[in-house]
Amino acid sequence: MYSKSEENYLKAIYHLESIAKHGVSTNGIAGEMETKPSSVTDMVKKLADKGLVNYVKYQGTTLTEKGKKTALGIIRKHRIWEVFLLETLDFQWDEVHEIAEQLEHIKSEELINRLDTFLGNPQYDPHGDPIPDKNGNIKRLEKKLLSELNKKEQGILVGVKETNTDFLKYLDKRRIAIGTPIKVIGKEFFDGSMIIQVQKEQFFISKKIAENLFIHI
Amino acid sequence: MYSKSEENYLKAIYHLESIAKHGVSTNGIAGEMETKPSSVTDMVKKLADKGLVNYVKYQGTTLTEKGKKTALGIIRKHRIWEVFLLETLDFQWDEVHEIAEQLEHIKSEELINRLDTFLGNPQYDPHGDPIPDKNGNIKRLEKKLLSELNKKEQGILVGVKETNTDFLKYLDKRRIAIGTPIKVIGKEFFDGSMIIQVQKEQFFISKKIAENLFIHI
DNA sequence: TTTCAATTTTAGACATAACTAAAATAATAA
DNA sequence: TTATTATTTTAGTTATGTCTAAAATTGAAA
Repeated sequence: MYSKSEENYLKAIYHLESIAKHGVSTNGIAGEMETKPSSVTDMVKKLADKGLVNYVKYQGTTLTEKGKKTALGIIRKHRIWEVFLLETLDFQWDEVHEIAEQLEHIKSEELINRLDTFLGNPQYDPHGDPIPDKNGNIKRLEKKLLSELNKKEQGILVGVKETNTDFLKYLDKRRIAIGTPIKVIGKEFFDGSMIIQVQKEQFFISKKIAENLFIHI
Repeated sequence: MYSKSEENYLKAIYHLESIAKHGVSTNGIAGEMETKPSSVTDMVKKLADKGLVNYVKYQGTTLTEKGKKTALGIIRKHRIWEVFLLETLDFQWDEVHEIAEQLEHIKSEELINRLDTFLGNPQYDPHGDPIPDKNGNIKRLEKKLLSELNKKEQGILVGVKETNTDFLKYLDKRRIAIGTPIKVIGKEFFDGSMIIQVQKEQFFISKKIAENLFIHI
C-alpha cells in the first residue's frame, strides 16, 4: 500500500498530465502540491523506484500504467465519497471537497465498492467529472460550459464550476440541479447572455451564470 | 488537531483506565498499542505537554478531562462508523472494526454529526457498546452476558462477543439480531445451558452461545 | 534491609517527508 | 556562441514516531 503523500503525488501528476499531454515538470508538481521543487524530486525518485512513474533527471515525469491505475483508483474513491456526502448526507457543494480529500485515502476496496453500489453506481461526481470504474476505466469527458453552447443545442447539467452559496441558492430557486436538462433557446452575442429552457420554463441568464454550469451533451 | 498516533494513544489509555480504575502503566499502554515501552514514554510526554494526560515519571498516566473528552470523541466516531458500515453498507460484523479504525481519524465534526443523524442517532454500536454524544457523555454500560442472567430475567440483545462467521450464521437462522428481546425461560446449572424465548419461539442454547451474547437489561 | 528482577526512562539511531541553501543543468537572449 | 536566467537536483537539517541498548528506578523476596 502507498502512503497518503505518495497517493497525493500520483493524483497531482495525473491531473497535470491530463492538462498538458506530455511529461510534467518538477516545478509544475510543486505548484500543484503546494510544496518545494526539492521535495518533489525526492518523492518522484521514490515513486520511480516503486514503478509508479517514469522519471529521468531534468527531463520530467510521466505516470506508468501502474501509476495511472493507482491514481485512477484514488480519484474513483474521491468522487464516490463526494457523491455520498452530497446525496446521502446533504452537504453543500463547497463543503465536500476537503472531507473527500481525507476519505479518499481510506484503504478498503470492499468499502468503496459497497458505497458505489449503495449510491446506485453514479457515473459523475457533483462537479460533473466522470467516476472511474473498478478497473480504472474512465469515460471520455464530453462536458462543456453552458456558455459554449449555441442556440438550439441542449444537454444535461453534470456539474458546477463556482460553488459560492449565493450561486447555489440561485440554482435552487431556478430548480436547476445535477441531471436537469437544459436547452439554449436564444443567445446574445453582444454580452453572452442567454435564454434557456429548464423543465417547462424559459428564462434569461447572464454570461456569468452560463460560464459556471457544466453540460453533458 | 491531533495526529492519528496521538489519537490512538488516547483511545488506548481510555480503554485501559476503564478496566482498572487507577493510572495506567507504560507497559500496559505498550501492550495495547503493540509498540515498545520506550516509544510510549516519548508519546506520553508529548501528550502531557499538550494537556491531554497527567504523567509523572515512573508513576503511570491518567487522562485529563481534556484528554478524556478527546478520547470519547474518537470512540464516538469509531462506533458511529461501525453502525454505518453494518447497517447501511451491509458489512459483516467481523469486517467493520479494521475499516472503522481508519475512518475514526477523519477530521470533521460536521461529518460525524450528519452521519449520526442519517443513522437515526443510534445509542449502541454493533458490539453493544454505547455511543458517546457530541459532548462526550456516555451511557453507563448496563450490559451483561446472556450467560450471567438467571431464570425469568430478560433484556435486549445489544451486541456479540464472538464474530466468527458460523456463529453469526447461527444467529441469523435463529432470527436473533441486535435489538431482539430475549428472555431466559430455564437454566441448567450443571452445564450452563439455557432455554430462551426469542419472539414467540422457545429453544435450547448451549453455555458457549450464551457467553457470546451481550444483553442490555 | 539488602538484593534481585521487573519496569521505566534515557540516549542515540533510523525512516519518512518535509525544508533551505548551494550546485548543476537546461533554456533563452545577446 | 557565450552569458544570463530559470529550472532542477544535491547536500545537509528538521520534526514525527518508531526502535534498540543501556541506565535508572521501583517493588518484591530473601
